[in-house]
Amino acid sequence: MDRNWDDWWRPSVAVDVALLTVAGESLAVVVHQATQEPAAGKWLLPGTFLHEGELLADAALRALRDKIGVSGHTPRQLRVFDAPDRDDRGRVLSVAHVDLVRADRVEGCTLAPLVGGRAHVPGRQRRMPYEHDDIVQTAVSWARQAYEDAVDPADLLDEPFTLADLRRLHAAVAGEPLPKDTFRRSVTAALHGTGELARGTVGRPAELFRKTPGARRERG
Amino acid sequence: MDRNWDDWWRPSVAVDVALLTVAGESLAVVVHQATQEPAAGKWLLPGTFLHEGELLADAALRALRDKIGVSGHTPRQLRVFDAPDRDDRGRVLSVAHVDLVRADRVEGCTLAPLVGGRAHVPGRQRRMPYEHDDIVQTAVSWARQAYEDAVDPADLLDEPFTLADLRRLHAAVAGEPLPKDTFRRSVTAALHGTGELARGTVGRPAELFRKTPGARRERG
DNA sequence: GGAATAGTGTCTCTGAGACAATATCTA
DNA sequence: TAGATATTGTCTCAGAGACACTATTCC
Repeated sequence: MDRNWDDWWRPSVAVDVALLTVAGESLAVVVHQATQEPAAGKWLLPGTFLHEGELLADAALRALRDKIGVSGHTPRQLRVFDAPDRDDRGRVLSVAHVDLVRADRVEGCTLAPLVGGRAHVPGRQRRMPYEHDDIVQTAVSWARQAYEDAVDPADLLDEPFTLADLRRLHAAVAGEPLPKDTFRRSVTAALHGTGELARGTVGRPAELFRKTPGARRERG
Repeated sequence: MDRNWDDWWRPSVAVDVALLTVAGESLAVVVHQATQEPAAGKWLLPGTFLHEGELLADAALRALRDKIGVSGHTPRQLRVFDAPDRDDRGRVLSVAHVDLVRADRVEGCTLAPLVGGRAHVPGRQRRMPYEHDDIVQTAVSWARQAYEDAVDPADLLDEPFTLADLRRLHAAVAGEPLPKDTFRRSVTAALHGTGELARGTVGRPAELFRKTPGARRERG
């Protein structure tokens, strides 16, 4: 080493989390209002600085806990945003993360519904600072890909469930209606039916299914 | 701000680059021997610490220039490796990058051919330190996906080229032979033939093609 | 002509999507 | 019974892959 280790310049490293959930018939992302400059009062994604000895994923969980009071599930890294002028306070790299949790775990949070790929925050604010709109877009793409590849990778459904339940979930994630028959055929290989039927519903009762452990969907 | 900005702990941030090229009939990755502890003498990927005011992509280009004397092309971010014990010198986050360049730009470099998804470095060394084997694997996946989605995203071929040239390239990236007829049909939509023919070859001369600007392949 | 490579026609198989028929429940 | 929803059969279409045939050059 030609210099003392401590002499080297180091950037600040933050994590920002797009916490997605299924609200009604579409995806939504949890936002909160910034308390600190330079974005005080603006709606944005929860985030925090990485602490000493902490994993990025753990920092993401801490951000969710401290900023919006939610216990996350399994945050996944998306990518690093490193524009030099992202933050007026100095050079801050942000490692963007996604997480996808059930709606009942974000009760009381402010949800920004996704309208045409952009998060629709309260009030007149159009865009979120710190490239957070880009993070949301990447997060949604990740969620859509995950639900094309697997039946319920985020465990959003309670077992057992009907195919109608599963289809509603997938349609919400995909952001578009899914054909009933094609959808059924695309997922049945990764499910196994319990003999039981749903009760208390109108019309012919649906069979209840469980996920086959380790099975994936073959195609989207 | 409840504390002085400079009081906050910051990690060191490095970039490591998997510089891929097509060597003969398969992919290879450029490696070099570490000069510094704790990995001195071991083969690994070129990397460096992020400097003040520098973009991650620029740090990746600088690593290639300084460590292996190569001008990179367009490094892309893969993901951050953040295991706390990655580096004995302290907490170092590494932002892994990929780049894919023509073989004539890495002449004189040590190439580690890819055998079964792992880089085969010289000597008896089996694994690379700092999770660099994982980076290579992610880099190869990226390259394969890129060449499934587009005709020649890294501009590895000189125009005009024959379909045989293009197929050799794709087979090398994919790591498996590709059927002649199916391959042709999968790429012709994104190409346009010049009327000209290749000259000085054995057998029926092949038509020369150019990429249609902005066109992608529809499927892999 | 013979070897070698380029380019194309065609058959099969598989999966997506559309449509509609049948099945089984509640009110 | 009517209404609602679940489940399945079947048709069509498109693309991947396999195979083989035709085309055009050099020797």
